[in-house]
Amino acid sequence: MNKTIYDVAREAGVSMATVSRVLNGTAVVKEETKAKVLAAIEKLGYRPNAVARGLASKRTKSIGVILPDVSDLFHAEVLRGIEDIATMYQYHIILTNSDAREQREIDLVGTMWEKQVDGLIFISQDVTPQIVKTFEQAQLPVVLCATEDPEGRIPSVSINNEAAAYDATRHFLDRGVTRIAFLGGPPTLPVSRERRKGYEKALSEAGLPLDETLVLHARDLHYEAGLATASAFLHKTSGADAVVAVSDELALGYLNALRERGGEAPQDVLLLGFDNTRLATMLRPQLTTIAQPTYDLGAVSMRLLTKLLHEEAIEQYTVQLPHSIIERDSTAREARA
Amino acid sequence: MNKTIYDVAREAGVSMATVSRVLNGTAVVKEETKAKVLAAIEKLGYRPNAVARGLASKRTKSIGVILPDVSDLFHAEVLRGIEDIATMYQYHIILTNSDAREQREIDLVGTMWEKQVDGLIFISQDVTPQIVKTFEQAQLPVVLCATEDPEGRIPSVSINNEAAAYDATRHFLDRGVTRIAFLGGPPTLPVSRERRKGYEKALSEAGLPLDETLVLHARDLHYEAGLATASAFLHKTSGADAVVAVSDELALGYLNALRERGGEAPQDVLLLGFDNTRLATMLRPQLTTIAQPTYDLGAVSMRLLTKLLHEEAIEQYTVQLPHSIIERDSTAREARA
DNA sequence: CTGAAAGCGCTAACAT
DNA sequence: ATGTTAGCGCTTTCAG
Repeated sequence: MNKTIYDVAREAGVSMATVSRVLNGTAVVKEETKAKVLAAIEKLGYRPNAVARGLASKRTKSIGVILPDVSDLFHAEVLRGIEDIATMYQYHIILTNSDAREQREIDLVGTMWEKQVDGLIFISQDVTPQIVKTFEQAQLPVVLCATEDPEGRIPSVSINNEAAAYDATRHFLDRGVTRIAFLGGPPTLPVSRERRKGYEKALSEAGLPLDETLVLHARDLHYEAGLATASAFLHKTSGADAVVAVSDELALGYLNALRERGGEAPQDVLLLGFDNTRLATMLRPQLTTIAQPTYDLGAVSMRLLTKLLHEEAIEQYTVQLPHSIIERDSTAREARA
Repeated sequence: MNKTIYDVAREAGVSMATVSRVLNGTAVVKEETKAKVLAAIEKLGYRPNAVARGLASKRTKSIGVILPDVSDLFHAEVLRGIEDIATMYQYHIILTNSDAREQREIDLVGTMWEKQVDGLIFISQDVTPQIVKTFEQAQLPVVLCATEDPEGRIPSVSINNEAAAYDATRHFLDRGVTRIAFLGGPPTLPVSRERRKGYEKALSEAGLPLDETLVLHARDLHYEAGLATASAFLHKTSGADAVVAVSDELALGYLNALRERGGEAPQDVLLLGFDNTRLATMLRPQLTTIAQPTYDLGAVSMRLLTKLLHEEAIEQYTVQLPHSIIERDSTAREARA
């Protein structure tokens, strides 16, 4: 059998309540008795049982994280940000993958509740009304990470996707490049839709017509999808001088499809990605990209959640982190013919 | 206040024990009363409190995962394997990053104990005696993943690193390539050491002397380290016809360093990596690599842990998964001058 | 400043 | 087949 708080109390010659007090610092304890307790704890090698503690206090010091897929580089990096701040505030992470399936996401909120997590960080490509409803029923503090609630009722930390794509497109326009292709994800996906909106806005502001033949949609944001889509439809965009891809992986897929036909960037087309994943610097040419503060997205989400949990004052329930454009070789114009 | 098992019992007109029974299937319950209970649960929207359950049953259905860094592609993929199997067996994952620091690893085992996890999956570059001792004191079922206990006392799932590097080296030797460089990680790191052993063994079997000038050590297994080391010492290995790098990222680092001097693979050197990360197919040239069954490493570890937890029969406490060599363009000899 | 006692919500004997 | 009754190990009033 394992040591309990009773054993410590007996060993120290005090009551269990006192032990609890020195453990939690919930009340002042005389230095002398505190020392006795600490000694007893040390001697017995006692460690408090967090489960019992959770039951009695109704706070488990654990928070749930629901995300589509940890093995996705972007999510893994966000998660690292979450975890670091969680550790800092003494919270533990209970992690689950949703595979971006709505029903599973909803079910997971339920099992997270069963686990009595103190709060939830939710990462999804699409925060549907169903899901929002689930959050409200669950009565759990939730922070959306890298997404927003369209209705704005759930606290969130994200970037302004429309503005980011706008900036990306403007980057080319400002340099006199006007035939700009867009490689997006599924048209229904909010991120993809917002970015397309930014792309279109920049074009129309510049007085350019939207040329549908320059718009491609991959089935998701991964490399394989980018390669497949670009391979199949490269001819559509053959007139393009530049490509805005909504993820670094998609950009690379486009590039490799181009290479299959003997093309190269930036010589044949200027190429810009999204996310500034490690990939961007590992490639040759290095990839110009819109940097999302990936790690910070997670870190700030977790920080916001701690504020929610500790009822600290909160200025902003919906925070948008700044993005930036990082210029690298894939858009180096000097290299162009 | 939230619904408890009492509320359900009252609503259904039975005792709480009966509710518990239909919830857990721990005893036969008459169909009729079972239906009443289920109806009551449904009506009240009752969900069992996993914390209370954990305290009473002394099993939390959660397992701890300690790994160096989730944002590392390899670990993230292993983790996904763990998580999938965990979900299948209804376990939850409590995740923590150790940053490969021994003291932190040891501390984390302690906090995992506090959380009353049913078991632990431990991923580390170096399973020191200190850590093994910690496991034994903690009395926790542990499975080492992607590493082994040198003493063989802790169950583990890994690959045979020495054999893998041996095969990689032989791959070149069998094709008449004899000047083979080795790009390893820190010499003290077990993985790196074992792989070097395999490299040396293949050479000596072939009657070739070990040429120290062909051996490079990066400070870790990441791209940046590979680039830095290769940039600084490329001249040392300039006579090499082939390079065995102990990770895909390291291989890419070498390649990009080579490119800085106008070189390219496979034209100037045949290049082989390790791990078969997604990177390998995303690059051009695509990278020949030793495939570790990354996902399976996690999945099999978790499966082994469930066997430990459920006291199922176990044939093998120390399993080695098969590796394989995947030939791609980076070692295509036809392309060589 | 410290102790006694009542739960937290559930499982698991032990009865019936 | 179902009910009764102790706890699980801790936090948290409430007294003193």
